[in-house]
Amino acid sequence: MKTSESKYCKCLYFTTNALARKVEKLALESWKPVDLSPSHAYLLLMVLEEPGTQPGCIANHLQLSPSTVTRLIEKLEERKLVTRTTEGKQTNVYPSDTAIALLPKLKECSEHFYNNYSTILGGDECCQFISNMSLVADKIPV
Amino acid sequence: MKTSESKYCKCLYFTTNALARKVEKLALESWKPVDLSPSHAYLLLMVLEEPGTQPGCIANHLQLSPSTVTRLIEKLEERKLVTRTTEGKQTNVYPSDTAIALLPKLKECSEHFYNNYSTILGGDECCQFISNMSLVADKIPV
DNA sequence: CAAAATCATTTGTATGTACAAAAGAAGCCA
DNA sequence: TGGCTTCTTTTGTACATACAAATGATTTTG
Repeated sequence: MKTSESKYCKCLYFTTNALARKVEKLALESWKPVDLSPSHAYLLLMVLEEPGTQPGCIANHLQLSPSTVTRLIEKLEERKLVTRTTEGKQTNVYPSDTAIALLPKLKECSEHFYNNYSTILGGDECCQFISNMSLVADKIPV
Repeated sequence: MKTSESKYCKCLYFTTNALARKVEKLALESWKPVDLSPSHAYLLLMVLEEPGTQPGCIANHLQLSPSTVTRLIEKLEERKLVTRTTEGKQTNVYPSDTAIALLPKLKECSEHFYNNYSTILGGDECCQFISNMSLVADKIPV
């Protein structure tokens, strides 16, 4: 059934979630080549761009709760893609050499995802739609 | 941090998820008076509107996987809000008397949610936005 | 300076969700 | 009619996420 045909297609809750699940699947597909979930992949990309970033900063940018970020990092650590060093209050997350070597592939996946949804949804329209979503998200109080 | 200020605010994956999480919280708040998560609440509403609906039909309308629907129903059954009867291949889900008595409260919550986000996001604009999301969701292949 | 407040991170635990496989049941067809 | 396919639902299992509480470290303050 199409989203627009559901009994609940006019409800914000239902529609945002339905969309998010579909986008999740699309993203999952794109990141399969590196065997990472989209969240893990974005986190890793962030660490690669800013080696030494702190979990708190990651949580802010990814808009995930700190505990979720810890869990994501744990998994990346298990897979030897990042390392953590704790000094006093602060923790720094660094990419491993394996991760650095993986960077080109990661970027490929990221581009594949971008191209994929741009094709499906239409490039310009899609940009507009995304920034619209950001604005809506910002209006909702924490 | 605002969604529109994040490093990833231009990414479809990130933005839809960030929005979905915020909407989830908003909805959670609205459904607290009946102590149900939004998913459970919508499922229950659907069963109340169409007593005897089948899990498959619910999954279609809520756009959730059949297994998720089973799990949601299980929980509602534990709380004595629905009953299941299986005959041959098909299962029917019925609301309990408790659930029927709860209907007015459920509708109140639903309206509270609707009014809440309409106020926050602006009524007309919001409708437009939601139907836009439905259309985008429909473009993404299953 | 010691006690209290604050801050960053991690753990314990719970929840919603999905996939893949299993389990039943009905229908088809050779 | 007996096996094969198909359909609906449920289980087993796994994952991403969050909240609340715990931990550990720094800063403030009386």
